[in-house]
Amino acid sequence: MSRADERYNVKETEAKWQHVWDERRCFEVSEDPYCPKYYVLEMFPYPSGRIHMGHVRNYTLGDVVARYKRAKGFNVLHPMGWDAFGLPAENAAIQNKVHPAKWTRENIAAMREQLKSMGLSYDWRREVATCEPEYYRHEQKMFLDFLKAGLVYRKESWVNWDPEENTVLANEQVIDGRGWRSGALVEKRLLSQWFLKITAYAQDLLDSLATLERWPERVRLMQENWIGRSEGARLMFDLAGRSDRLEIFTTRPDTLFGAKFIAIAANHPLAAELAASNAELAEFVAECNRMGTSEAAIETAEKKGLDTGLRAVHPFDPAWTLPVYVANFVLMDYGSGAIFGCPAHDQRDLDFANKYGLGYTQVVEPAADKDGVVAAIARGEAYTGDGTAINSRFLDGLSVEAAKAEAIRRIEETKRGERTVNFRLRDWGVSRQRYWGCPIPVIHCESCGVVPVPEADLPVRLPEDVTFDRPGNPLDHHPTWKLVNCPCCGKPARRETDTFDTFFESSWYFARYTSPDRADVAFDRAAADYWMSVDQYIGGIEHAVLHLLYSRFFTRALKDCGYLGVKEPFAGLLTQGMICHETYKSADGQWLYPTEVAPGPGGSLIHAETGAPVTGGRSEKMSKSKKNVVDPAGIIDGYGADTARLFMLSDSPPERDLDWTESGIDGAWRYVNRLWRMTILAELPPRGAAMPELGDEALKARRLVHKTIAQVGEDLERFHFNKAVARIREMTNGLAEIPVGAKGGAWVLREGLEAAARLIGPMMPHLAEEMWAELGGDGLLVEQAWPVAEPALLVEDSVTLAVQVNGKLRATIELPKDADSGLAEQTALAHPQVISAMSGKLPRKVVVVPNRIVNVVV
RNA sequence: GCCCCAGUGGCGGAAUGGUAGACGCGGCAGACUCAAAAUCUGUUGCCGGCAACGGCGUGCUGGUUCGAGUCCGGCCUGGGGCACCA
Repeated sequence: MSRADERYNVKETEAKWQHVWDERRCFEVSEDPYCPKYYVLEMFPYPSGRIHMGHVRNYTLGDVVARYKRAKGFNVLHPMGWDAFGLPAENAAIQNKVHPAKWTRENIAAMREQLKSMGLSYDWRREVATCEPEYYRHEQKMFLDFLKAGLVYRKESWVNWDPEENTVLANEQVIDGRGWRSGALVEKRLLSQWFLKITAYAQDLLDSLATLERWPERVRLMQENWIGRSEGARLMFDLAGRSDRLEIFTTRPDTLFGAKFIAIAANHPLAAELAASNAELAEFVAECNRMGTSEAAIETAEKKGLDTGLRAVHPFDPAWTLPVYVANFVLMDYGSGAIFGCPAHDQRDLDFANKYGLGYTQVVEPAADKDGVVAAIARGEAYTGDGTAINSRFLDGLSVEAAKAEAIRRIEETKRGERTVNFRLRDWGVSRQRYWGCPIPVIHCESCGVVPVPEADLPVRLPEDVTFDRPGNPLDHHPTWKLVNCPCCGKPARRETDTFDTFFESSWYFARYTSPDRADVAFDRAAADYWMSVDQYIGGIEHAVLHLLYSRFFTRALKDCGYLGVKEPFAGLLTQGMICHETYKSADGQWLYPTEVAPGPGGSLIHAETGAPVTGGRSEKMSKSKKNVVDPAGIIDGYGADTARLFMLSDSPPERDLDWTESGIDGAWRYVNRLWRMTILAELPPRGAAMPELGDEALKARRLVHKTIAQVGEDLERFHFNKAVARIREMTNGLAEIPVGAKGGAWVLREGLEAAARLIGPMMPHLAEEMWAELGGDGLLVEQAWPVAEPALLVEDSVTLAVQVNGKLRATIELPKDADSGLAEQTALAHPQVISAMSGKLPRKVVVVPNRIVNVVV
């Protein structure tokens, strides 16, 4: 068999190199003070049992960065682990009668094997699983430290309650106001829960966003909006006929004279008090409580209110009173849970006033189009812009800004309130009424109250002998687990049966990786100081706010408790897009898997087995519910990891959604084989031979090689992986075009193929290693330094300029690089096509951008 | 409802305010083959033209500029997040 007929044996080759890397411990690292460190981290997966394409993309991106940085001489930390607590394990327990621990551990084992088949450069010694006591014991300690530091408190808060299952539901388990399993109407219930004081860091979390220069702008913006700092005033309204006052928060104290009503949240204490003696109000409050706890549910619901009959006294006029409404759009969690409504200058207030006939008074007049504002308000559009105060007594004539200041001055002067800063950000409720999470290490004692578990008694382990045969929290049902003696007084007491929100585990795992074997501490301070912060964090955009904000808060809290020296966990962030695939439906409207669909006659689609017609729908995010999923295991098995990795990198930039297509994976597969064939079929001079004299063709190819080396490096630095792939393809196309027998051609081909192997190394590591060995390279490619381009080969001596007439391209001209503007103008004006395009007119102006363009304006 | 993002050939996408469509996929034509697959070569934004060439083109709409895919205003469509999915 000639070499031309040999086939690239993916399976054997990939297994071979994975084994070699493993055996030689290529990716095991430790702290090295003499080597610059680089910590690259991908968001760890939830162990669902099988990897999906999103994982393949995420981990490929991270691996390219890790391998590239390693070649650039960095000491690279690249770990992997499991975000192993969470609801799906409990759902599996209920559905399939498997214990969550068993289910999770088996899933981890299966997924670890799948990840290993991808050839990722992890230091597997550092693997962590958050469901193991060796991991979660440390966050119990953190919680106790936070408690001491005053960052933890307990308060009542609302949850979604399924009255049939007697359980708390996650927002995603509430569908159209009903429990997903029971179908029962969901209620809101108050539960006493633990909170972390993230708001204590609100200002710093906001201010520090500016230092996160290597974060996407949009993520910083989203966090800024989430934190939602607003300046305004807190002010007290007297209530007619009552001795207490009502506190409201407003950002528009300048519009106080346009106030028409007061609205309080349905779960405001005042509402509860009034409802006790008002059946209609009680019914309305109950209706609001059926609405679900998510902001989206509240905001999209029809705006409704009910007059309580109570009147509030205007702070600037004791004779002026306003009706007090309970309204479903006022949030108890924001400000003080009460607002004043100014219909003319707030859209929601106007909608509400129109609905209940409360009228409006315009108090801000814009500089222009005064009548337009009146007309707009009359047809239901509030005016929220800038202007001058009118109908506002002592504020009249002041700008919005000045009126705000003056109103606040008067409020403070009369001791009715004060200037204040309010944040939309709320404290983080960490209690979950679930089994499969980290136990909250406190004990409830009838005499001593809430008592922290003594540190010597940590970890508080989850009991394994639990049952899921009845609704509610298995921890609570456990016959003995919660029965303990109070550490203070020794009398019988009860363990906390709530567990932590799983965002707790993912808020510090990145630090645990720096010293995962330390049993006594969460992490070694010196190791954390060496490795932290994460230099490059990579994961889905869906985590832009919550996970990333919680981690930023947690890192600050850990720093203040002496665990760490940094306050930002992630110096760089790359957010990847989702993987999409075309959807398919059968004639009777059932979703079909891509594997069930085959091409039919005339470009149509048919069912692969029955031949029945199939309709193709638009490409959407891969999801089990729509069955438009492709299993990475099958792809890696059939085409190999390198092909899958190449496809993940080549078609779309990482931030954008990626369409999975059969033809795309085929294209990647062809390129893998093309590179391999080029390598084994090339007739090359020995490695290290001196460069012979090069003919024009060889020199041209060599310039291309060095230009590509330079560009691919830049592309990888900027995470433009798709462009890097395109450049490498251009280079190998160029190498293939070197004519047989070209002077010095074989030498350049060797240089080019060696460069190709190094450049694809981070992306297709197995193929690259195989090419490197075939080319007779020294040692392993993985140990080679990144190639460096020769600067002399990067400079061009002539450039092509575009010539436009009135902005339209009419010709191109070739000039020496950096030719002066006069020459460029002369050459351009002399060009026959330019002359004809000017049709005899004289140039009025000529714009010359050196080395770029000449634009003749006539 | 609120916040954020995206929209460019048949498709995925390139393009410091300066030659729109790099690279790939798909299509078409050809070479090799008994044939097919694989591979290789050429071609390929749309419209008109034998051609040279001309016109039109970056979701829609208005603006800034010598020049706009890129900047600004208004819209449309799709996507992410909205605090108990992870």
